[in-house]
Amino acid sequence: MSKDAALPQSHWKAFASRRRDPETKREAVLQTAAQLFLEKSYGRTSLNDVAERLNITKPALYHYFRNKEEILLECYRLGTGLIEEILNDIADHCGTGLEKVEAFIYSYANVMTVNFGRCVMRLDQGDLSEDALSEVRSYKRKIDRRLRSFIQEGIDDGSITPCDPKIAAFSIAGALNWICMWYEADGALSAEEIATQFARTLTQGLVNRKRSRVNAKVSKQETMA
Amino acid sequence: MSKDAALPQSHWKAFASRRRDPETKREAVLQTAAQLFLEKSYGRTSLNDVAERLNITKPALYHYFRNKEEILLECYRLGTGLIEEILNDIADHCGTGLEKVEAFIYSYANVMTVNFGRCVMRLDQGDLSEDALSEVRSYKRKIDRRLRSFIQEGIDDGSITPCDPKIAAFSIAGALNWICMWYEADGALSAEEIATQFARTLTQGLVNRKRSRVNAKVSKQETMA
DNA sequence: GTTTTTACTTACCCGTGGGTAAGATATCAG
DNA sequence: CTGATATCTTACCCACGGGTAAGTAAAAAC
Repeated sequence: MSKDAALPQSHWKAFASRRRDPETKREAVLQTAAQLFLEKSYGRTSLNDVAERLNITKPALYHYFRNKEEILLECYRLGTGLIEEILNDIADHCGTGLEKVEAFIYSYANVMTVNFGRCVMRLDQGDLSEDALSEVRSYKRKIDRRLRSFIQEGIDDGSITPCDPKIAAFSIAGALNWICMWYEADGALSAEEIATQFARTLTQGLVNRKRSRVNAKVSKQETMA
Repeated sequence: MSKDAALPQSHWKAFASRRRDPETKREAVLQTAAQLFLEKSYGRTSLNDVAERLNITKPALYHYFRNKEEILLECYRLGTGLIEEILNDIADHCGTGLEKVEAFIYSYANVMTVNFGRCVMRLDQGDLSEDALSEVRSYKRKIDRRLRSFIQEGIDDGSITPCDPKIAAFSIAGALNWICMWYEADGALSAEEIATQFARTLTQGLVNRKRSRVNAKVSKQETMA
């Protein structure tokens, strides 16, 4: 009850009354659908499942969505909307390329702990129709381009070590996108912890600089094979 | 024809003759199934699809597998087998923790460009039965434990900067696992390139150390917000 | 050649789930 | 209070796909 906003829960109340309030009911459908898609995947979630959790019947859903795919697409849209927001915020607050990348990692990690955000990267694009797919693809392309441009900026301004921005972006995006595969709201790691630690690990790397000379000696002679 | 071994292709020849050769035919089924699972996902791949690509009919598949899930599980087994091999290789060749992690990244990235390897991380575990799921989970747990232990070793021997091995492992594993989502055999990036660059990026980070002092000044005062 | 065994096909069953038709009931405007 | 409209239900259709039954034909054994 107290953490109602944070926990995935109980949107069936929206349908308790038959009062006319399409917006909140539509939202309730999306929330529970997103939840179920993340729990069981889109393919294994039937519209009956969604309806059941809302205490209504399947055909009622068709008052708010044309078909199952529209529900899915809407989840993608809401999720990509969240990401777009953070991208714009970061582009505004100017700083070095490295700082932008760091800010990106932090914010994006947080989005990957929100249902709609998780949907974007966790659900299977292959379930979308051709048109919807190209729409989603364009959103994702935009994200990728932005991240690469931040990295390129960093290389140009000297804050980031010279490297292939494409591969660096794949590496960072991969680490971040994978969060939506293992994160659980009631798990040991909070969204905050994940975000800060990822920002640190991905930018700084693993190498211990303080003892780098000492280890250099040892490591050279024992490199495997 | 020349790159036949590397390209995903044409296992229907195994069924061209009715000669009795169960092993190679079974293998052919698995290869084409894995291919289709990666192209269309397990759920959207029907046994008819698999059979069609092999120029046989659906019931013929039941001579080699009890049901659809057994095909899926076998893909997982072959994939995890590949990973297990590299883990053992690395544990043998002793070196610093950092070197082991680096070797892990390199080898694991390569596995993520092989069909069976990709299946392990790309396919949806939710399609597995309870028993199969727990089997696959135990494989994955083992991989995760090994990676964390390599990181811990590195922290202990001073080659890796002190950090939470759990988060560092999530970060590295995420970047690597995500490869199987975007890699394509005929793409611009070769498996070799990906593996070497990832090993570098993930261990060294993005920060440009050579100019770190200069940038430190600039960055402090311009950090966003 | 004859028999036995394996490999495969055609024809079918049936559960599941997306989607629709048509009707019932509550809400709201006047 | 009454009609109009939005909301939701019961009952249904049908395509798809996993899985099976039963029979045919090729290959191996002797």
